[in-house]
Order: sequence, then structure tokens, then C-alpha cells
Amino acid sequence: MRLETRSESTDPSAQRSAPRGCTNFKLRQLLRVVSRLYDVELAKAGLKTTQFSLLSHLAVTSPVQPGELALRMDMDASTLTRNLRVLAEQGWAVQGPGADARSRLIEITSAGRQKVSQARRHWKSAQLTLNARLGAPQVAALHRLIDYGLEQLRVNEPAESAQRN
Amino acid sequence: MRLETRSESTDPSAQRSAPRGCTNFKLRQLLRVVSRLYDVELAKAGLKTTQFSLLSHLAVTSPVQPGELALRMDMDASTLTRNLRVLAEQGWAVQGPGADARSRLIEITSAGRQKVSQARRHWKSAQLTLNARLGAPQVAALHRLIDYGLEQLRVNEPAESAQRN
DNA sequence: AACTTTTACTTGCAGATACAAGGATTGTAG
DNA sequence: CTACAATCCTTGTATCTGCAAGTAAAAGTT
Repeated sequence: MRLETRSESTDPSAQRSAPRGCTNFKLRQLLRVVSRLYDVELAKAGLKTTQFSLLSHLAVTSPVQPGELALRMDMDASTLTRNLRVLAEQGWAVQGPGADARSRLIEITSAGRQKVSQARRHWKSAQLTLNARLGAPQVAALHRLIDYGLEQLRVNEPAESAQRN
Repeated sequence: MRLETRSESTDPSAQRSAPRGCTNFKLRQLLRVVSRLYDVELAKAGLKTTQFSLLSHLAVTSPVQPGELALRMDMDASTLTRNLRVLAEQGWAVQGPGADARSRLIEITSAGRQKVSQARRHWKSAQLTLNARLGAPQVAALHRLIDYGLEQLRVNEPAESAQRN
């Protein structure tokens, strides 16, 4: 099975590379399958995958402005608002006032840090299971393609807002 | 979990290394960005990407049993039930009785076929935009990885965490 | 200062997602 | 033939998702 991209990307005669299926659907399909795998593991720590991702980001960037976090995670600000509410209800994060009266600062709580550190073991298990099932090189190749895709697609859409705080 | 997704390399074919970031999160992130692209185009035909995918499948497999369709699309049967309701409300699909009294048969309507054929032009536009932004070889490589991943993960789902950290 | 625009979040709305549990029906033992 | 299990789909519940519109406040303009 040929999975490496090297030959294609350098070989101009690789005409068969015109993809047929819907990229969006395929991505969604794979996400569903992969998510289930992670969800099963993370459920042991009482977390959904989305909550784990959010909490993990907070563990690193906290305290952080909602807008900036949304940008980093490529999610809509309104989605973030609601996802944060769930974390807040569990006592894993709090919202304080920001520099402005219109902005906020999200901060992870110590309960949140505990939870994320507890969950990380399960996450790792899912991660390793995936690597074992697909092969680490394939997963790595997938990561590279995703990173590359994000890099290419992120730019030029909303274009600006590359400010620093 | 690594947060900086802007990697040092813009070459997706660079080999090496075990994956670090969360595969699940990365996939979700890319899906969000890609979905937006498709959604913008498909909105011109009055469809969401998920509706287009479902309708497209129906266009090929109709008439089909809900359970089988759910399996093909790797989605939960209950999700399919609800997504079909949306299509039915628009008159794009209908549910008839199946072989059993407990099973059903979904069938696309002619309005549904019209809609999907109208939408396909917009879908193609999104598809081409994506290829232009990422390069067809990269998209093709992504497709191969996804197909491979689905192949590996779909089978033998009830396998419980064969691996411990 | 008053008006306008921009920024930063939140709410309303609509839909997608899935696990668990609930009918209804069919298949199978005993 | 009855009890039990398996099959197929739908509902209950909860969460995630994003666009459009709304609220509030800061910044910019006149």
C-alpha cells in the first residue's frame, strides 16, 4: 500500500492524483471513527474529547482571552462560549474580567488541572491504540498533511487579527 | 498536547518522527476549516455539507435501509434518523415500509435528485478550490490516508483498548 | 460631546452527533 | 405455544457546531 506522499509531490506525471471522493465527507467519516476511539478512553476520566482538547489548551495558555483561544483552535467564538460554560459548570474553568470591560479572561482551575492530568493517561492510551492500529508512520504522515492543510487554509480567510496581546 | 500547529516544515512529504499532537483534535480542527469552505459553496444551493453527503449517498443507493446506510456512512443510526427527518421535511426523501414491519426503506425523491444535481456544481467548486489551495497531490495523499485509516479502524470495532499506556 | 465604526462576547436559531434506553417485531428455544 | 433473545428503528438527553443578530464598550471621527 502506497501511503507516502513523496513520489506524488515531486512527480509531475502523477496524473492519477486527482481525488474523486468528497474530501469533506471523508474527513468527517474518519473523525467519527477516530473520535469514538478517543471518547471511549476519555469517558473513563469523565470527559468528552472536545472537553479534553479545550481543557488541554487551557492548561497551557491559561489565562487567555476567549477570542484568542477560539482563533487558536479554529472554532467559532460562540461555540467556545458554550463549551466553556460546560467546563465552568464542572468547576474546571472560570471566567474573570479582562483588560477591557468587554473582554474576558478564562482561567483553568486547579480542579481543571487535576482533571486534565488524570485524563491525559487515558488520552495517551487512545493515542497509542491509534498508532498501533494505523502504524506510527501513517499517523505521522496524516499529521503532516493536516498541519500543512491548516497552514494553507487558515491564511487568507479572515486574513487579519494576527495581533498580539 | 502540542498547541503550536504551525510546524517548521511546509513540506508535507517530510518523513520522520512519531506523532505528537492529538490526532483527534487535529482532525477536528481540519474538518472545521474544510467544512466551512464547502458550506459556503453549498449554501448557494441551500444545503449543508452533511445534507449534501446524505443526499448524495441516497442518489446512489436509494432505496436503502437506514441501518445499512448508517453503516456505510459510519454514523450512528439515531443520527441518521434525525438527519433524514430534515431531508424528508424538505421533500427530498421519503420513508416507506421495508421487508419487515420493523425495518424501513429510504428513497430519494425526484426533488431530491434535482437538488443534489443542482448542488453538485457548487460542491465541485468547493472541491476544486480545495485542490487549488492544497495541491491535488496533497489532497490525494490525504484521501489515501483516510481510506486506509477507515479500513483499519472500521473492522473489529468491539476490540476494547488492546493497549495500555 | 455626539455620531459612527470596530472589537469582544453572548444569544437565538437550526442542525449534527452519539450513547442509552425504549417500542415494535421477528427469530429461537424449550 | 410461550418465554427469551436478537433485530431495527426511534426518543430522551446532552453536547457540539456555526451563522446571524444582539449587547456592550472602546476607539475613531466630526
